[in-house]
Amino acid sequence: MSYRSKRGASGKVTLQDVAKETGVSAITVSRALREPGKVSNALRDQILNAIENMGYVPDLNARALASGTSAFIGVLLPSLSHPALSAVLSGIEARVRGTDYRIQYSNTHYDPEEEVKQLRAFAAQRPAGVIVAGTERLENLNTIVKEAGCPVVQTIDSSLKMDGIAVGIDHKQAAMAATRHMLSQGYRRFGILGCGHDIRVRLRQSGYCEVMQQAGLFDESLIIWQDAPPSIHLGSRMIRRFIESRPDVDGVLCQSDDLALGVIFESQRLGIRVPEDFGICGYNDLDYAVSTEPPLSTVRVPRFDIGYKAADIVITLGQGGLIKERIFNMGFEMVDRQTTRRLKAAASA
Amino acid sequence: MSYRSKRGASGKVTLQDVAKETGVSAITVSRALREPGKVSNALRDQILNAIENMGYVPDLNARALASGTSAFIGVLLPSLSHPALSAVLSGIEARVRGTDYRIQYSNTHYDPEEEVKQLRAFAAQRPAGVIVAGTERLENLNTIVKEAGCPVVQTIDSSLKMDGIAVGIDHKQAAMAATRHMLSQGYRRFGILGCGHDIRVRLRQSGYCEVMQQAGLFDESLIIWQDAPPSIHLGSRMIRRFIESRPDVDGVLCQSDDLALGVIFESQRLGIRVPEDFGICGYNDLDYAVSTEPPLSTVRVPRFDIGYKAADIVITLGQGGLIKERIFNMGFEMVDRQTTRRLKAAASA
DNA sequence: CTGTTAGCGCTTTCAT
DNA sequence: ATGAAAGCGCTAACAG
Repeated sequence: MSYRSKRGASGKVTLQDVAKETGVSAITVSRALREPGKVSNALRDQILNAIENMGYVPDLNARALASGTSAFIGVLLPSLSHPALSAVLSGIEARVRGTDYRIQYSNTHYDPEEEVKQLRAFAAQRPAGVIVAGTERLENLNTIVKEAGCPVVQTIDSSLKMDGIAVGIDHKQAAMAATRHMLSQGYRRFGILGCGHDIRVRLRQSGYCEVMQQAGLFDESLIIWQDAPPSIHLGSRMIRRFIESRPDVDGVLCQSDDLALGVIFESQRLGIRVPEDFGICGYNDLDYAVSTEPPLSTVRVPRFDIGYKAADIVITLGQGGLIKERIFNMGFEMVDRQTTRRLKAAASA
Repeated sequence: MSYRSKRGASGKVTLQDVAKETGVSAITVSRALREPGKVSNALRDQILNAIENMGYVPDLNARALASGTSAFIGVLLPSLSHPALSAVLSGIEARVRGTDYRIQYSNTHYDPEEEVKQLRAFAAQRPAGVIVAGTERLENLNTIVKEAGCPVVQTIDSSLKMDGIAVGIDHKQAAMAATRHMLSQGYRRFGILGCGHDIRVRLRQSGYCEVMQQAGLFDESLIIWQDAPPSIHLGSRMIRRFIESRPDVDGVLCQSDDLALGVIFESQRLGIRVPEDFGICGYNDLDYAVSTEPPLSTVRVPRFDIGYKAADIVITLGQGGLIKERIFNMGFEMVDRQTTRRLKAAASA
């Protein structure tokens, strides 16, 4: 037996079709699906059965139009290739899986105008919520956030760039911890490598500066920044020029593991001994940090947890729950591996 | 002057509101937006102006419901962290940018059941098209594809696993080229490293086997495979065990650059000279392949172009265009860098 | 070029 | 526990 709707082509089965087949009204079928408790057991089984047989799939557009809300969470990303982001997304997805929510990603390409456009596009679809994952100049987005009529959560950074809720870590503190770590290992003339316009690179820089100043070791020429997306190759290029201009440096704090990996390769090429003569610290603790040669010391950012929490907030709010705080600080951890182990390396030498 | 709709909260401005404000009918506003040519200049300017002032944003759900199609392209991904995929996505986005289409990503986590569920979820939204980016066991998806009522394009692999259109490369041929390359450089007992259930790993394996057999060098114990997602760390682990069990191997063909990078690190750790004593070939030509030490020989896959083409097909079809072929083979290129340069390394030594 | 009439498929509200 | 009526915001089809 084959079911076909009258309107050929797509063979779309509607709620009506199921209703007729089951001998009930459309609304009952609708309820059987969304509020099973409100339909008698017998009827519900019968309906669910028919739905299965006929291959009925709810039209989400119609549902959204009628109910005034779509059960999806919009996720605004600055890039799809940013390796640090994928764990955040895994966290978001982990929280969403098993619920009726869906996720819709959107890529802003580090472009502030795109951010506005896409946040607006999301808002137009009345999503359950929007998660802004590590984007930048969001200053003028406040009005959109207000109009969005849904929760807006920004992540990776625990500082609030606009109205809404933030979940992330304190990047300045993290950079300070990393800087102190290198100092504790005996490095004295190490620089900080960064790139991109992300607000967080400035935060980390300021953390580094503050600690170096306190230690009386601050030197402006140790701050290296370039306007480019982070990449392994960029790390190689930046460190090469840095060392050429400042042959006396004894290490570098990288604002991302990618940069650090490039530095590792370049130091191999240059024949520089790590960690004895040169210390390298990364940022993020990506999967590969444990496999590099030597293994990379870095700052672990709880990226999965951040994503999970962000999604959790949206879902909680969507279900009528309450969120008391507006800022969630998820903490970080300095992971001491080999690239900064000058003391032990020296001791064992 | 401030415009507010009657229905407070979200402050939603509708087509009707704009129509009233401008003194025209709703449909005219609708046309001014979608088919500007069909509205007189004077009126159009006036309407567009009002739209701007009132902050009107079309309700995409209503639009989709009324028109029977959403201007979005669904993209099914097996993972969000797969580095080889991000270039494909860039290609898709590049083609889509500037058009009225939007992209919706969905992550299947290498789970065949998720593939079915999500493809179905997409179909329910009547998208302009679906791009399946490098997924796996799609055999039983044919019915869904048929019901989808929209173009379904599968990528990265030019072999057709189901009805629809495919754009990608011939992975078997690519692996054969890589194998021949290593042979030409004098490597004789090199293995092939792979992981995951993707159909393509089997294709590449078979390409490797074929060439090795022809050369009379085939040895089953040189085929290494593991059921795990690709990662740098995995490459390290796999090669370590491989070399332990077969100390005589003189190289390895990796089914991904990540694996190859892990192999590079491990050979550094083991003190193995690359490329003199051990050749390494990657697959994909990711950004970092040029920066490793030594730089990685690999097979370049035109990932950006593949994504671009896939999106182009969907859009062309969506606009009533015609696509004659069902398979688009985008070609590959063996990129000879340092990790397989045994001949020149030997010559210059 | 502009407007009128319907209706997309579903959910809301209010009855029963 | 079930149903009838109304309408979400927009566009297709047909008029004029």
